[in-house]
Amino acid sequence: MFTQSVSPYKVPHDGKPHTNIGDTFGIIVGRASLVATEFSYSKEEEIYGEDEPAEFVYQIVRGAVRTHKLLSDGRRQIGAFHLPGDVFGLEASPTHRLTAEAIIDTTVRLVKRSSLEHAATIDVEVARSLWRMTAGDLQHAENHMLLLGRKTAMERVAAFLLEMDRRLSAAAMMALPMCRRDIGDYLGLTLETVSRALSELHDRGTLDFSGARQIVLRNRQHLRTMNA
Amino acid sequence: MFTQSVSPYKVPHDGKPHTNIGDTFGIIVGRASLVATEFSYSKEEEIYGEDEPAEFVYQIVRGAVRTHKLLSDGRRQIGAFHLPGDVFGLEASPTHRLTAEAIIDTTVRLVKRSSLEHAATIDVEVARSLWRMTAGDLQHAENHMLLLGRKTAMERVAAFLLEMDRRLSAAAMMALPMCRRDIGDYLGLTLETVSRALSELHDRGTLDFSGARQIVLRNRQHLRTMNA
DNA sequence: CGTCCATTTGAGGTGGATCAACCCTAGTGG
DNA sequence: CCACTAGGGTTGATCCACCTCAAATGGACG
Repeated sequence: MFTQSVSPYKVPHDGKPHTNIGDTFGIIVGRASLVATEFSYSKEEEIYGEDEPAEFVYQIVRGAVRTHKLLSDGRRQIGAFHLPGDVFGLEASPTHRLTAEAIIDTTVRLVKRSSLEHAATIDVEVARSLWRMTAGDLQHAENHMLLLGRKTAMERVAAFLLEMDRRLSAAAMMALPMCRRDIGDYLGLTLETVSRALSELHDRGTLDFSGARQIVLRNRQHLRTMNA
Repeated sequence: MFTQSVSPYKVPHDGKPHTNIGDTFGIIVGRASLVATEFSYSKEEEIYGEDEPAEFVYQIVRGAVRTHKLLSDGRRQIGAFHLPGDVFGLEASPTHRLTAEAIIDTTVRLVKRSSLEHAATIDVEVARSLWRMTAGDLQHAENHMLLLGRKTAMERVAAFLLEMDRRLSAAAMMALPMCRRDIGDYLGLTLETVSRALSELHDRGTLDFSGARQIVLRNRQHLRTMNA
């Protein structure tokens, strides 16, 4: 399951902050004096499976993770993409409800779920933070239900680009870690439809490519308009 | 906004239990000695709007409620249907993220959000319950994303029937409170497609009607098979 | 008994899926 | 350093599940 070195968690030494400014997870770990451990997964490796016991809670240090559900015939719905700083695998029930996989080589820090649960019984602020993180996931899911149930292919792709722009744009350039199939399975589309929508946005001058996964947005306002 | 009598909450005197056996909300209200008030809304009345301050948390005593998000052109996605015993309107953030409306005449009991928040800072068990309720909503949303993103029309309708069978079947008969348009907006379909799927299931002997909204399931196994 | 919606049913259109080449590029090994 | 290869991405042609538009039917309620 775990592939690389096990080492006690240390505060990043280079001062580089995580992408999400309010690092609730880090605060919790600090408050409750929990032991966080680093692990690494290689590209395409499964981190945990659906319905497996939820033993750990994870935060991404570097890399990218997708979580998904499968139908028996292989149809897949990706629930979320997780990027550096994001927490995933946090469950209030004893098992994971989606499968998590590393999209690219990924390092996480993790704490035992039982430690968090214990900390939450002692410190109400920890309990509140766990609730807020789950509520944040719920908000994302509610927005995504609207996208999946009611938006057109172009609106979905526009929403995806704006989400990724917000979450991972460094220096105006977006470096997508995931392939077209992953994007399609996130948006409820086929990879061909995603590709066609991106090509059309390129033709219209809304974005530029430098390699299929390096995207520069040229007209965010146009994307926002399409986002309905 | 509120239409009928205001009365202090009382434990049901007739011993009739709510449909959900583990009444977490009731337990919380009891533990924290909160004041719950009853209110009634008439059919189609709005209970709260998207982005409004989340002042109250609600539990349905009788009736049915839908929560939805709208796109600017009127496309609607219903996130959930709420039935007697269900809690809705619980937010960790200061505002409601969907609009809630009574589908039929509905009575709720409600408590102030601020009271719950306060109770959660005193009693860790209350805090844990709030988290669990939100996590339950998240689980429903994750399952619904799979439905909206990847299931066929027939699979969606089968899933809907099984969900409603589980949640409101009294004596083998399902009395749906919502119209075909609501079902469509919940399943990401048009009302005509919902109607056609139901007609096909009737033709195949999987279910019987006695009035468009009174449904008896004749072959649950068949529905489960379609649910993929 | 009549009116008004909700629902059903029919006919035709279409957005996105499917099937099928083809292309590009990063990685590999010579 | 370059040729080769494999996997990801693009593009084209066709199909079909579901949507749209339209009309008929039915049930609830005055």
